[in-house]
Amino acid sequence: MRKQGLPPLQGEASGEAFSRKPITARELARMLGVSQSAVSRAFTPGASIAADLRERILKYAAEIDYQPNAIASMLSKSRTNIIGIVVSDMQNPFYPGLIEKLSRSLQRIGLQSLLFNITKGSNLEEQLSALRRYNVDAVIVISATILSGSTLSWATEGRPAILINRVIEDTNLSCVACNNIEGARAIADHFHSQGARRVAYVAGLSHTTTNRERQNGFVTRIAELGMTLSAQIEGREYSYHAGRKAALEIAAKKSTDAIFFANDILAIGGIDALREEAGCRIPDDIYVAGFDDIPMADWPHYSLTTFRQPVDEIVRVVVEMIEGDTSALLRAATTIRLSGELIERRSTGVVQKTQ
Amino acid sequence: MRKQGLPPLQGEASGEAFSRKPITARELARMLGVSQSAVSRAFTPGASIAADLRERILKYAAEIDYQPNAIASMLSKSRTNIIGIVVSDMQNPFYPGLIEKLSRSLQRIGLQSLLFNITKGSNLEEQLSALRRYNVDAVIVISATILSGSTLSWATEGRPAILINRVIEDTNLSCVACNNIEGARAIADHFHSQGARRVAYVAGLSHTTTNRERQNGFVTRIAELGMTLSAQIEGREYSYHAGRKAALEIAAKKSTDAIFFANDILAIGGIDALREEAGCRIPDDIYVAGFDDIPMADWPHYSLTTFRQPVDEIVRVVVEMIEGDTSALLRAATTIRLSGELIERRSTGVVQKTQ
DNA sequence: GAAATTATTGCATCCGAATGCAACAAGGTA
DNA sequence: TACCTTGTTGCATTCGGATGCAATAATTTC
Repeated sequence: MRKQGLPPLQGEASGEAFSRKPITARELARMLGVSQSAVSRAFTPGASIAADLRERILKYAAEIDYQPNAIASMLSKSRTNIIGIVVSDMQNPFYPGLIEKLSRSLQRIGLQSLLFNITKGSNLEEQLSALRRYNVDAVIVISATILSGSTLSWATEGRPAILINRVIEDTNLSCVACNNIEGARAIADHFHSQGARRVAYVAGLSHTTTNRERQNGFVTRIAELGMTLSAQIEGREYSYHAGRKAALEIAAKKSTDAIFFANDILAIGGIDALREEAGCRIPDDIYVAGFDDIPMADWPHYSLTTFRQPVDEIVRVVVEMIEGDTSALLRAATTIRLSGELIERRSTGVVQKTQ
Repeated sequence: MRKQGLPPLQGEASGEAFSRKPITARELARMLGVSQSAVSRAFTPGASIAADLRERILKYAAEIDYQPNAIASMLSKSRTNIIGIVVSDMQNPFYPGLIEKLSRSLQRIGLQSLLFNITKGSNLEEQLSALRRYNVDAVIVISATILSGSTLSWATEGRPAILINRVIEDTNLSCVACNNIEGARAIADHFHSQGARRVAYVAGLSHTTTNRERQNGFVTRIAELGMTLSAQIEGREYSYHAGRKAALEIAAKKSTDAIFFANDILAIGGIDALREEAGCRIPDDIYVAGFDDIPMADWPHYSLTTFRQPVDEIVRVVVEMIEGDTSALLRAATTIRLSGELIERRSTGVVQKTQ
């Protein structure tokens, strides 16, 4: 084996500092007098290669700053290590936290997140066509809204898809969701035990499964408890301003003891409107509860009673599904329900213990 | 030219509905009796191909649902159409809006966003090594914190990088930032014209350029106006709770008329703490101002005077830089400063006109 | 010590599209 | 009619690694 000195490292001082092409496995191999296959194997855990050869290659690779080209690897392995994340509403503070945790967990196991931020209005298929062309290994859909099941099936065709907080039975889409019915019932029970009897529901986007479940769960439990549903607002969106508007409609009728908003950001808008415009005191005049437990729910001005979504667990389950046998996901879509937790705060008259 | 009937479309009912491999350009070409090059050219705008041939190919491609494999295309063109977006803090409500707009604008011109959500603590180079292997066409860094210039240069080596709201002179990194000094001075002027004389500054992360500029701009202008800097809190992070803590320290000294927080989320924490724990009325006892103009700043409970960052313009400029000659960016890093706008609200005693 | 096994390594090919180059056709000019 | 453009098309190769297969070396078995 002929020994050969290391070629000079590519220095910053070597003239053209820009756009210098990265080294390839072949070049590295030639420099070391081994085959390109060896280099490839050195970087492939479990590949058939002698320990000392691997070490020699890795060591030299580190020196000259060689890294395998991920694109080439994708092409030959037909695996991208990229997960498509479909989002439509980052304004709701619940989502950034979820997305952050999700992408970090994925990164930890070597997967990157390709963001698809879809917009209502314009052509969805066009927006999602990239999702197909990029050969992502799996798709995670965080958008509760906008996308129809069929559009989703089309966009994710051939690769595993997991919907978060959105359940679509009857397709090849897996779902991981909070137990909305449990949560809504917990809110109803809580209202009842706090003495409320005439309660109202403010919907988010009416046609979303999340909304339907929370609504049904709540309304059903209300009836079981013998409480009156004094109002029910059809929602147009999950937003602060929608919450304000809905709250005012309910306040105008003066027949409600407690309002359950489909999520926290609605509830917070509601609280503001009730206080500023309707002159209500909370919780003295009316109770308010939300759903999600976003950071603002804990702000003292709101101190919002809410049903906390198990974000960490949702992330964990989703990542496990992806990490595991994704092809199994394709064959048999799974739906998983996770339990949340009622967080009682001052907006429903619960006295907080000082920290 | 032998005419041949269309082969049957891949039906959902064709047996194995799962993981059926997508059609390739070669197959499509063979079906139509043309060369693979022709197919490639049909999908390449401006390529040398007769209009009718292109049309025939595109039409048939649409029928059998063929789409060029993006991975293969990346490999041969050495262009990925992927932009790496480096983020470290999605909890600050300013960022989700920015990220959303950014990724949508990029999508509109055919670029996808690969998210790199970096975490303090753990090994940054490891977290960013994927950024290099994935051959992204450009990198946008939205993290004001954490990353050192040298780490960034390393991670983005060989490809254009644009930092948002973070200026690093002296490197090959481009920057697009809000004119923080202008903003901080505007706040100082505003405090002055509202009658404040003893003012305080609450820092975010002390070592970030954003913080330094706001701090210097503010302190300098304060001096010019003959006002007193009654307190200056060194910040550890840009967060609601950091804002609370800082506000209480300042309130304890009872010598301050107005506080300028390095950003809105700090200011909002500050307002809450001042009201709840320090018993201050705002704006009666003390003025508060922030920076960014996040959605919560407009919530009535806070009605926070702030300096609005020109988010849309920032996004526009960044996307233009990327859309334009990126190689130019590599050769000559650019720094662009954009003007913001003072938004006067009740937290500094400005009476809002009712909407 | 010979035969059988097992561990390494390299060769050749493939993944799917892009593209330089040559071949060829259509239209124009003299 | 002969020659020259201009426009199309296909062929062959390339992008950078991954991997089946065969060749070779190392180790074990009897």
